Amino acid sequence: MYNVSIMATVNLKKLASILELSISTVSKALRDSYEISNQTKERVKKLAQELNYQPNPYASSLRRSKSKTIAVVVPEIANNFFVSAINGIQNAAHLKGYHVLIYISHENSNYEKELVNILINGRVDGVLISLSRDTDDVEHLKTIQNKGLPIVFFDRVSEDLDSTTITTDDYESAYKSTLHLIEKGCKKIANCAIGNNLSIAKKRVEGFKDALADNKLQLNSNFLITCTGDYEIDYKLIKNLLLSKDRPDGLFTSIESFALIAYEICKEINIRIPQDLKIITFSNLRTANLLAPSLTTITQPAFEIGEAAALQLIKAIEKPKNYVPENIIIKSGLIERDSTSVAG
Amino acid sequence: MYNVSIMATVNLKKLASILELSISTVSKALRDSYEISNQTKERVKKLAQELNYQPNPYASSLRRSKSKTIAVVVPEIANNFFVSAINGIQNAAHLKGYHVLIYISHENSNYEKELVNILINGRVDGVLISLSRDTDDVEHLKTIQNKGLPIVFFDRVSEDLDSTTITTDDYESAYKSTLHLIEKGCKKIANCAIGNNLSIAKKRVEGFKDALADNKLQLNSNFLITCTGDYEIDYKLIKNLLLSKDRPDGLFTSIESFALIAYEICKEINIRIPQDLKIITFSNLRTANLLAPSLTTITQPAFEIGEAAALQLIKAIEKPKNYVPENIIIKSGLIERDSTSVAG
DNA sequence: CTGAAAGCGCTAACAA
DNA sequence: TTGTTAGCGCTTTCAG
Repeated sequence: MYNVSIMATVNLKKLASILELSISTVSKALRDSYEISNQTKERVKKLAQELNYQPNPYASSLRRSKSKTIAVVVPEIANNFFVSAINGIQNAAHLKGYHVLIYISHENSNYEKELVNILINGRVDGVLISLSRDTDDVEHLKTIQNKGLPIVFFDRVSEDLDSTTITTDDYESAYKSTLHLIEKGCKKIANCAIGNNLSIAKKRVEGFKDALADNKLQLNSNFLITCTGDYEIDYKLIKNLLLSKDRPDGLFTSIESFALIAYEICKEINIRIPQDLKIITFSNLRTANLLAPSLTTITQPAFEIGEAAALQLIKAIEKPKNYVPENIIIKSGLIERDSTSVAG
Repeated sequence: MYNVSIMATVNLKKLASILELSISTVSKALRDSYEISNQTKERVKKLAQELNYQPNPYASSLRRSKSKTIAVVVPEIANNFFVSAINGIQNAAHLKGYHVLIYISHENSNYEKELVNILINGRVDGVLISLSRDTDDVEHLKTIQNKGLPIVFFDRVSEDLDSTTITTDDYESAYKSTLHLIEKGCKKIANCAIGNNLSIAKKRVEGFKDALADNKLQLNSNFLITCTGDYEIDYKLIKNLLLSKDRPDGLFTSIESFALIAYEICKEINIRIPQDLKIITFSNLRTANLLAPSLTTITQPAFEIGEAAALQLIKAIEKPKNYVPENIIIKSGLIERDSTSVAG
């Protein structure tokens, strides 16, 4: 017990002077170097424990050019997918002794670029990123790579870079979702997409279109809308869609929040789900089964995606020579609920 | 443009040698020191920009014993309150030029203690924490303070420490919630509490009890249950409660997830909400109004709480002399929806 | 097996 | 106004 208001920091120097050893011997003893006798190791470790010695991470980072820290950049956080992914990332990172810095790009690619600049100075050993909606060029990401920093993409990936990506089976899931609506009797199916630049946006739209085409259904061009992520704007876009004369009878949305907005609007203007409109969405909503009506979802393995992304990144950090970028796909599952039921 | 696969790091030394200045002059010029001529400042800044110089944060941290980084420790992340709070924290931190490390204690106080040890070695300049459910002693938190590290509590606070706390009006909100149920005609009101140690848990239970007493309602001791945070266990506890002969007609829960479990159980065993059971809960659920039935909530200003906590912490970091700990309360609002409606 | 010494990149007191 | 120097705490090479 120490009776001081602020405890002095205990560092190698202090341990060394108490033990009457040199700093380097203490350092080596703590890292279990073969050069040090067992007896000395024990003495050193005992005292370190007693004084609760914690090495200064910045001194060590500076010296070894390794920070044991990774950055996670997500476009938003009010989205259950990203929250679960962060959970998975955090889990894997902790397991491997890494620290996790969080950054939110707020779907703004300029901000994303700014963030990236903050990361290339050694603060982190690698970057996990899910791109913002409006990102279309990848120069800033190349900058990271050029600094020798590994980067792993998850969900919203870039295909213009040679690096690891972790995604779900976007094309197939979109295809399946659309097919699901068709099988439930929908003829006029609309799609709320994420944006035009992202590869997942493109894949999900392609899957949607192909499912329509394969089933000889016409695509009404007004039924393919691109949402923005801004509540007010998306609300208007979707309301517009649902108020149109030739209203859709099925809706597939690429993001949870679009489906929720659709729910709100349906409630307001008395469109019955699923009788008048069937809805399916990509979503990791915990309350999907408690909504009125319960919501049919394509659910991504968010935790697993985050975990896999972090593990890949750490592998790339620790074994840069042997590391070969991979494109990993972890499948989503369709969970059928009442929003697409046929009875009504 | 550089045609190398890995760009050499540009540091002060490099800038200095190119400009034929000393390292310290370059350093001062970049930090806009009054000692340096404008002409030199311009030259230096121009080159720094061109070469995209980013100072090494660890060298600077090591030297100044400041990392411009704060830690956030939350008990869980699958909870909209904490997600929104993190959003607020992130926002304030970015505004002030701070980085945010995230740690999840998973409601485990041993893990929490472990985390705390990681934080006292200079990695962060301060700690934001919301305690895990089972934390009952605060020795590990004192360790942080003894190192001279400021700590700010939010939501799940400790009252045994002299430090800033940001909470909502827990007692009043619990009182109001209970009163709300009473006014809607409930006679047999149950309560799912968070735990026994946390001060917010105690306050919420007190508010509940006082509201009952003030309205001459008996408290059935079986109706005061303490949930664990573990889904399986909580499910059984709540199911038990709702299956009991003398079933409650009102339920007040301190955490969103308890109310959602209750919803699931009601659906399963055909208890009608609100006819048979009225439910109100603390919650920041985005879908509260879309549930069947829509859920009456006490909604905490989560973003603001996070923001305020971060700003307080940064103030404590930057002006330690003048900083006086405060106990800040930001009020919650009761949003009445169908789960407590009287018509039925 | 242990120790001396250099240096990671930066800051700041002091000198010039 | 600019430069020299010491040193933050740690790791690592090399010498003893």
